[in-house]
Amino acid sequence: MTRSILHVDMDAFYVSVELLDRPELRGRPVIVGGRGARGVVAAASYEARAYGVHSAMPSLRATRLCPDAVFLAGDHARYAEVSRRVMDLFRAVTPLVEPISLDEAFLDVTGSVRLHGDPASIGRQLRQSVADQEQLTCSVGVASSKFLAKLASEAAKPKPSPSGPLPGLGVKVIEPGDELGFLHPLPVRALWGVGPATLAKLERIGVSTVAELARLPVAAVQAAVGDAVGRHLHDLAHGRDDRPVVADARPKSISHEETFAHDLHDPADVDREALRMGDAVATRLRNAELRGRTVSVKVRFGDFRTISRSLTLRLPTDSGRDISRAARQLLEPIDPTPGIRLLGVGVSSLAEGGAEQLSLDDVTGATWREAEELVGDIRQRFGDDAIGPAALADDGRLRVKRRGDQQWGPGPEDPAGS
DNA sequence: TCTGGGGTCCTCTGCCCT
DNA sequence: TCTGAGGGCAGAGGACCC
Repeated sequence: MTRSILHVDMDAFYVSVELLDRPELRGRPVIVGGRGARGVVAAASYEARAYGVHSAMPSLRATRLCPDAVFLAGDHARYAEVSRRVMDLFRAVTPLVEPISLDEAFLDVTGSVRLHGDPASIGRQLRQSVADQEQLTCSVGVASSKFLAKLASEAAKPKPSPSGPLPGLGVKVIEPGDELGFLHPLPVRALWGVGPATLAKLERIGVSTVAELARLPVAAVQAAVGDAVGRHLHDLAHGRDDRPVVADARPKSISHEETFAHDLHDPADVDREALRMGDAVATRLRNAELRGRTVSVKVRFGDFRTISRSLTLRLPTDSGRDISRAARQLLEPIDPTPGIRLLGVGVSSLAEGGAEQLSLDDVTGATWREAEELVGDIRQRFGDDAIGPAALADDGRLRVKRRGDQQWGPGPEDPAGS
């Protein structure tokens, strides 16, 4: 049976949310992102895109391309709140909603057609409800698979132009039977999983369009890009993608990383940052009622060389003390004197929180965990900076890391970056 | 041109065990 | 007891996505 998959993608989401509060900026180039020397663009209005600005571009370059752009710092919590409401609108149509970021989701509406009409009209209804409730626009792709629905929504989007954004289709449908006709003329870069490295390998064997890839035997593609990726790309090039829409997917890892405004050279600074990030990761684990066994650290040096180290604990944990201790143990042999630009702490091998499991060295573990839970309660009531490890107090002020604190690079006013 | 943050998945390597 | 093959797992790193 042919599935009906929708991919819904909000148009310039972060910028559009900001414009709700600042209508005077409509029609002007607006960029949400990090302002500092190491910041990047998170989202750009279509007016800014007309200057060549796009997301993930270094902010300095964006400023050079579009000196008149209005830069906004962004508000992750606000976007998350709007996103929750938009996803709820989607769930009114089908329970099979798979959010893939704050501004995108897949919907399987195969079972909703009888109640809500054909997939294209479901797409139009969703656009209307999002516009009515949130005053935001989105683009919808409809196809028989996730991958094609995603390409369709891309084709439905507005396009930037020097005279202002050109409206898109809003809803683009790829009818069953038309898949290959839509797919084959596209550049191979359009396939999900082809980035700069894979593109270079494919170009080496003379492949630049999806049609050229589809004509090759799968073994030739696998020889060029590896077994798993080769098989995956070959399937996509033939329009084969049976991945289901998965509602309520659980995270597989939780991490925090941060690029500093200035490189860290002092082991004591690195140690403090590891403590801060371990504390933040643990808070998020407890909020999600998860525990993890594998603790990883990531270090990027000033020359962009990046290394990672990890270790697996005997028992899963959600304790900031355990995670920070493991992170510091992993960082201890690493010499920071060349300068550390970025530090990250993460936890994987996640499992549901469940009942308390005491480790051998933790006769005090239960009381420590109770203390950390209490800290969580206090932060909920009085704010994240109200309480935390003493080692993080700086001039009597506590600096605690939250999710989205520094989503798009260090701010210009962040002198030490720590 | 000078490269964020938060994720997932894949590959390769080394180690341990059978 | 030694050796090699093979599986499972952990660790490191690369590539990709939004």
